[in-house]
Amino acid sequence: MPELKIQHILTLSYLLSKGAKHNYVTITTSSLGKNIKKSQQSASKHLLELEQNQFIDRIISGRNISVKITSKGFSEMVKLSAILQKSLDSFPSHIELKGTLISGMGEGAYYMGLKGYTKQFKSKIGYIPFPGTLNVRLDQKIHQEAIKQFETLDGIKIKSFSDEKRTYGWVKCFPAKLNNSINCDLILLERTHHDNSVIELISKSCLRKTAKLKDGSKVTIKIPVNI
Amino acid sequence: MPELKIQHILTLSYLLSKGAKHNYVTITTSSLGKNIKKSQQSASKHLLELEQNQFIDRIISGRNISVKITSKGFSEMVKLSAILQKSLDSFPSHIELKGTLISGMGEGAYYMGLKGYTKQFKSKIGYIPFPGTLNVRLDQKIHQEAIKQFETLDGIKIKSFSDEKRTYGWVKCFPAKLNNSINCDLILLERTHHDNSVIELISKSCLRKTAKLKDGSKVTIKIPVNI
DNA sequence: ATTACTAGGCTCCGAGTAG
DNA sequence: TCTACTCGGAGCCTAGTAA
Repeated sequence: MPELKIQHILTLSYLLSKGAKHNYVTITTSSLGKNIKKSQQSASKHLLELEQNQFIDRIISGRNISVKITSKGFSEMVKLSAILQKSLDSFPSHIELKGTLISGMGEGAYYMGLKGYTKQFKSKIGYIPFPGTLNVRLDQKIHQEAIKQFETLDGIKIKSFSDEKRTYGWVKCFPAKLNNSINCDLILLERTHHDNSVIELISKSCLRKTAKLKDGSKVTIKIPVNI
Repeated sequence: MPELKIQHILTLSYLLSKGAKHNYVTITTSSLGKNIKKSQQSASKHLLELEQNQFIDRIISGRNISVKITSKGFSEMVKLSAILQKSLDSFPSHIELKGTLISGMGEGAYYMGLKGYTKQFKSKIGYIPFPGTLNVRLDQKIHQEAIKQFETLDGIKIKSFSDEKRTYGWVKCFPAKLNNSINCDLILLERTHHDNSVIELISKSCLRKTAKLKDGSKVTIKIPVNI
């Protein structure tokens, strides 16, 4: 059975948009060529081939050529469109990171415990984080690269604030799942002290205990992405 | 600006289905080749070209190759899918016929006036047709061909019936618009006395009068098609 | 003005193969 | 195993041109 050639997609698409599903539409090969950004000669060949493979019906009367898409041609287009559509819709809507638990400096714990942050955490993510963040080192390059996406994503924004001494930067939170089971939040700091290879997680309770983790444990983090 | 090559559609589609929108996915060129029905070599080339044109990001570590679709690549796919989708959805959902009014033999009027038919007309299309059908000759081949589609379409079915003499065949009705304004019905007879070049219309009132037509008048008939 | 043939070039593919 | 190079052949495109 003759398959629909990939280079004929645009031709069929154009014919379809001209109403060639139900009616014979009259066109010239040069206008078709313009529309599919090919030469008149190519357009002519396309029509000949499409007819040969029974994707279109062609009627020639005098200098006019009229074309109608067959049900076979139409269903091929539907099939193709469905494949595309599906691949666009059905990608997993989460980002997956893998890494190794490492011990932080305790800095995270200090900052996240500040009143200026905790008040916002309570109202915006619904809990006051357990004092102490979970640091995860992303071992593979692919995960270090993946984390970069969050810079452009919005998440839940914890605003910066100041006390008499200094200003504390904003924090972005992304609800996440640790090891496919435990709810937590990935946090991105405006002023971070480490590069893309380490991420920080916060949670209501002590993650090290609830997830039974210790330094060196391998962990998986999934963060849903609202497209 | 480098355009997305048409032959790369399937590759991108496959990567997308593997989740390469948000995450770097690790693949081999031979598995990709299998999936897009090309050779390993072609798959390799595809990835190289896609990377060159910034439709994907590629990370190579050791023998593994990880791939992620860029926002540019993604939007190209969305664009393409939208074009296809639109051309599939937006075709005019009616069949248009043009022809010339001719005088019938009066046969239509006789048959359609039979009780066995009129009773069904009343209940199924809501009126008893004016006695006398309007015959239209389809002058162009494209319209003669277009009419063939109705053989496979359902329409409103008027059943066959018998009296003591003979059996009268079924009739299919398709609601139509004459000259873009007057409601009527296209009828297709099981046993017709003419070929594809002539169609018959029925209406509540006398079409010749309401549409101010005489033999030789050019008419346009539009029949909606429920896809 | 058309459509569509031929000729030639350019692209794309895959077999062979190196690393 | 893997990626990706070269290269020959097949297929696609366009310029020129006939009808």
